[in-house]
Amino acid sequence: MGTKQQITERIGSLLRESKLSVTETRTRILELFMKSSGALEHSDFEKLAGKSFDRVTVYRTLQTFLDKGIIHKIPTTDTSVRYALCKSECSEHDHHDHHIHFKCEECGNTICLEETDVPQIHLPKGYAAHNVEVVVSGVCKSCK
Amino acid sequence: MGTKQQITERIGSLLRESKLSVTETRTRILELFMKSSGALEHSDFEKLAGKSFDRVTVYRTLQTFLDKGIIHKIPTTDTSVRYALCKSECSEHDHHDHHIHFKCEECGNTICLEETDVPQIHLPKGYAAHNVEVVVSGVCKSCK
DNA sequence: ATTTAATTTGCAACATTGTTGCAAATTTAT
DNA sequence: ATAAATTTGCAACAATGTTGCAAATTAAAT
Repeated sequence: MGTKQQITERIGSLLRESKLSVTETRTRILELFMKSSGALEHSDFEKLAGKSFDRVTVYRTLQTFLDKGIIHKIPTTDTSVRYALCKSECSEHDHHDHHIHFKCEECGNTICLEETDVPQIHLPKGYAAHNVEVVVSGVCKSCK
Repeated sequence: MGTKQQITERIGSLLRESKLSVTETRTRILELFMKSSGALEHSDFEKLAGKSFDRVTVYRTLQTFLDKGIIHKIPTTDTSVRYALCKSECSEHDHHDHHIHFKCEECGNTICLEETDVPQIHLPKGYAAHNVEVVVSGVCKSCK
């Protein structure tokens, strides 16, 4: 994971690559993503940071990160949306998850299973698939 | 699909089987589900009905239907949640979708593809799967 | 068919979540 | 160091979801 200094460096490059100003809020939100083991909900950001962020800024920051392909959304059956960092293969105009998501019913954590490919789905005739979202729920490694 | 009379009959039985009172609101919400080709969002109910429902009643009615296994939720990456009727194999205590969902990017409609089975997912060691949600997005039959 | 008991509904009030405009502050470019 | 561009925080608002409670409706009992 690297020292705090190194992480800050990496975040800086990431933001500059995406042609975004390097601001404190953006840096701290990306830090939270990197520190966290799983996906984050919107409400997490207002809590997780020592000093709390402005709600509006968080909304705008997450939207910006989505636009730039830095993070992706994970669908849920409740009202919340969860966000996780994208791997390097994502970019502003080519933004696909090639992995599935796992939600643990015990700890509530949602994680990206990078090693697990999205399955091929054979749709009925006449349907064209652009994207496949898979969310598995169950019990995770740590909760077993 | 049957006459309006027959539908009302069927809805009555469905409610009684689930040990729910047969009320006007419940009947009309189930009618909307039966008439509709796809999944419904919460906001649809307040619009779709000629005379509008009370918001609170809709929330409570949908929750009741979920509890009884009459409808199921479909996950989305936006804040909304969509609901669709369950087939007969669902019940109060055994409530699984054995099908996948398709969201059309053109018409915005979400439908259940009953014929298309949920794929087997091979999780990494240590993970136990209880449920698998698959939502495919793309272009549907009618919009092609 | 009435009456009673249980359930459901609608309203008010509130809590949470998400959005927009704009001035002040910060960051980047010169 | 200064100017230009971007980002932030605040206020105000809109939309969405929740809770308690009295009135209305439905189901059950006589």
